[in-house]
Amino acid sequence: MLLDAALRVLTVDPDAPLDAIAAEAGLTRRAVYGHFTSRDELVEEALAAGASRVTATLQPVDDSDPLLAIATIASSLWGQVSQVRARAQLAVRGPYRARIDEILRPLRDLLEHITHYGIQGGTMRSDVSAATLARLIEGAVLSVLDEATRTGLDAEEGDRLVIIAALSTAGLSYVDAAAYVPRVHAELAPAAR
Amino acid sequence: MLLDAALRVLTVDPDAPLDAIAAEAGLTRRAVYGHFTSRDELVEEALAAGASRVTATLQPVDDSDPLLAIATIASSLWGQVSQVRARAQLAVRGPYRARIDEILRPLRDLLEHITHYGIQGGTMRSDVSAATLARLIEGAVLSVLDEATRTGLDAEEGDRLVIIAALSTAGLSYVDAAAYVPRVHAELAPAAR
DNA sequence: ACGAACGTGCACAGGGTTGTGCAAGTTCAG
DNA sequence: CTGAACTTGCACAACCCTGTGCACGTTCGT
Repeated sequence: MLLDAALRVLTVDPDAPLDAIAAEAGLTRRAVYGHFTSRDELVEEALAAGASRVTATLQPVDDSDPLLAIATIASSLWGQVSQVRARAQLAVRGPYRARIDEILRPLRDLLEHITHYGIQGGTMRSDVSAATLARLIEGAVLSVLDEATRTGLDAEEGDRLVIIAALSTAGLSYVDAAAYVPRVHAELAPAAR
Repeated sequence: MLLDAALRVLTVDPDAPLDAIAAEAGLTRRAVYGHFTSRDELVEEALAAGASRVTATLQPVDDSDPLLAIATIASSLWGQVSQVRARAQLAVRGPYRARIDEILRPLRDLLEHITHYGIQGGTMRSDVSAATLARLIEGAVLSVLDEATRTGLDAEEGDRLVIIAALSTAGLSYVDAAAYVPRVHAELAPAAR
């Protein structure tokens, strides 16, 4: 699909020429204009499509255990590497910054909501505001996704690293963070029953 | 200076037109070609200059305490935000990736060397290789630098967050990581005697 | 077999950027 | 004052990318 191809290419080169995107989709540049009126429109829709896919994955999170919730979100993101990374890449570029921040907002809201509870509960670090912690976790997760895709980790290991990165940033030691890995899987598995 | 102006502008927009860089330096685009034969050359030299400045700062690190060494490096990086971030930004762009990786190598080598000792000593997480841990720490630090410069944190707070991010990624809990903040300052202060 | 939908190939204008040439102005040391 | 170094302003060719037009295939369902 064209939108998928766009995300795939934009992840590597945020402002790849339309030729490259079209080629990735097995089309000609000219053919793309049969579906989208402009390059910008294509990019916007690709981002929007990816975003809704990601947020859909993030819906079923249990707020009662903030740390488990964070770990679950992180794990979910791992399953959406391409979308998330494409977004992060584009966020670097000037023109899209505003648009991207808006797209990432659902994720961030979720994190902020959760960290708010967590900080009050005293389970995680309390030296920064919920908003800041949310951003730090987001950054940590993204950089792990980056590293993972660059070196081609296998799925299980990437998942594990992402979870640990999120919980480490939240203030847990490695040992405590690692303990959440199986718990996340236990949490996610029953969803398929 | 032109090189500084270049880094300053490139941090915001990795492929800003030469006009913008020249203007930042108080010059005309035409005047730049009196000092550099091409835009690429200017960028390369700006990166090289920034890199040597950064690595120079990182020299006096004590290997005996790996965690303290990591914290010290992280703290030093905080003092070089613009150079480091400009490099991270450009790393996203295709053409420069190879060049950038080369420039960041000194930093990474230092981290790998240290993390290698640390992992053997059992003080920090041992679930990943030294090389991977080095990259993870690098990523965590960069994302904090990003967040810090974006929201305009004051120097002290930024320094603190960077140190904690590095040590958290290394496997320490927030409480343990925070304990290193004053130690780093004690380590760096005598250097000015 | 027919038409509609979709894709290709080519050509073209327009905008932005780079690198260069050249004439003229400013600054500053000797 | 004079010359060298540096800068400006303008003009220009070359390049890349976008968006559009048009003629021509190819592949369907009907």
